[in-house]
Amino acid sequence: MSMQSTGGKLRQIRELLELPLRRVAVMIDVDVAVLSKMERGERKLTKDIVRKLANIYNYNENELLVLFLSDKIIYDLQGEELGIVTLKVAEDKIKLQNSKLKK
Amino acid sequence: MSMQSTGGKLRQIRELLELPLRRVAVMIDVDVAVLSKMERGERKLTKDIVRKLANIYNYNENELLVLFLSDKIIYDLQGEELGIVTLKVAEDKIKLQNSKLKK
DNA sequence: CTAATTTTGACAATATTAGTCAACATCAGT
DNA sequence: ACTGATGTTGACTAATATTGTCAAAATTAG
Repeated sequence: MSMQSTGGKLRQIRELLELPLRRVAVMIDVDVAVLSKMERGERKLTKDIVRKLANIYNYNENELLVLFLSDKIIYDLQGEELGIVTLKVAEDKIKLQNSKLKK
Repeated sequence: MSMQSTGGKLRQIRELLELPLRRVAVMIDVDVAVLSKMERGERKLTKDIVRKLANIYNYNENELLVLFLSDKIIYDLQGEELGIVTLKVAEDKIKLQNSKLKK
């Protein structure tokens, strides 16, 4: 189970800012143990938490969200031969959706 | 909740072959009610079931799997502004993974 | 050494998903 | 309209998975 890159990135950022896990955990109202696991990919991050952390760290929110979302996708496709093709098809579907929404 | 396109496709194929839901359900050892819901996107399909159906219908398995997997991805990204960008990032990650595996 | 921080594992509480069933609805053929 | 086959719906239970909480152990910094 994963969320590797996002968790790692979040840890990296936090350490750069020299903020203790303990303190950040309090700020976002999450148990320290859980945040620790999230940073190491042992528990799943949530969109909400990624957002909050982006704000606290004053870090580009969209960049982190994209990282987070792409982790989820990788997870769905883990070890799947058809990964790349699937992404193309998904892209087409989304583009189709979007064009319909604009009407 | 979703899995729209895959379920619909499966129904379409089944109807073309004029196979009753009831019979197919027995073949793949799933309750009729559940299969009915899966075809209409009320319950989630599983990879395993998609495979089995592809075989029973003698239909291209990969095509159906890609449809199924892309539905899952769309679900993760539902209504997400960052959808397309996310897919690009996911694609890069997968390609990176693949190139590492080959070493 | 000791104080702060982080990690680990266990556990209960919740939530999500899957399986089962019976009643109901639809439809075709007669 | 009646019958039988098919498909749908909703309710309920069982099985899994996720989340929250905590305390003890491990690690790190000073």
